[in-house]
Amino acid sequence: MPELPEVETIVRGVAPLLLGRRIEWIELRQPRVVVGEVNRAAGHRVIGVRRWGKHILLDLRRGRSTAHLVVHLGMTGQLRWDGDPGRHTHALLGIEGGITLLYNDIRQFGRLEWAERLPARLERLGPEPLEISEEEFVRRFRSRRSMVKPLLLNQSFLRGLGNIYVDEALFRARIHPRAQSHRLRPRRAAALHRAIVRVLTEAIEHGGSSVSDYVASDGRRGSFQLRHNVYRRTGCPCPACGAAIRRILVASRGTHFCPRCQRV
DNA sequence: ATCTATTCCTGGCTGC
DNA sequence: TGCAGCCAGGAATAGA
Repeated sequence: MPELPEVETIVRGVAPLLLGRRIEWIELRQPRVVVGEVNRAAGHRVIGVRRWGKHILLDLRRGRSTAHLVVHLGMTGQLRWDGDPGRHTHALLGIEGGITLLYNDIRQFGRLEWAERLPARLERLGPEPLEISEEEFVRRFRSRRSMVKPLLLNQSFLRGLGNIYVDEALFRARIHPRAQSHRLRPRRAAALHRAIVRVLTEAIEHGGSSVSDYVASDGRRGSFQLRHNVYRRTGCPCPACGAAIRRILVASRGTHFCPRCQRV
């Protein structure tokens, strides 16, 4: 599933193809994934390609008016410029110069949204995990009273983390997913911040994790799944201590951790 | 404020 | 081989 590192990889892949180019035409095939008048993007020039948490923002300009195309890939969304459209291609964007950008999404949890201004929903999301300072993270983290895992998944606390990288970061920081945020010592909260930064940075360097349908915009798979320590490794030995990795439900999410290394 | 359950959806898997 | 049933889960939503 596309989380911060996967979306970052896609953004880096499509940015050079889109920046400065005009969207010449748009074909929308599945109304379910379309929000607002996405068709209006045709004729606009792409002046920015950004990641916002797990969202992709295409900043558009036409004359003096600006707008955005907001892409969220949900669970199985893809943004690709290679390959051919198929039964899961829900939108096609014809880009000046001949490239066609495909929006594919098997489960249709993703959305393609037209926005005149950045939606308030996005403004309300928490800070970027790779931008927030350690001090600020520790302060925010310890001021909340919540289980650690649901808090990290909460996009209004931090934007961009999902199930994979929360499990992996908690393993690296040796924190139990059911630990209470306000009961963690500042040193441990700081260690969690460093674990988050490191796991996200490494994952970006490896092109993200291809666990279900994720591929980059050129169709290439990421390789960070080969470096997962706990995610979907139930029963496998913990790389640190050898104990069997366990899977439990936390906030009705599949959660993987080492019962020996990760204490409450 | 924080929690859980439900909804959307398809493909992959299990078991008969 | 076929098929029903279940599961995965991001995020919005409802309700506790």
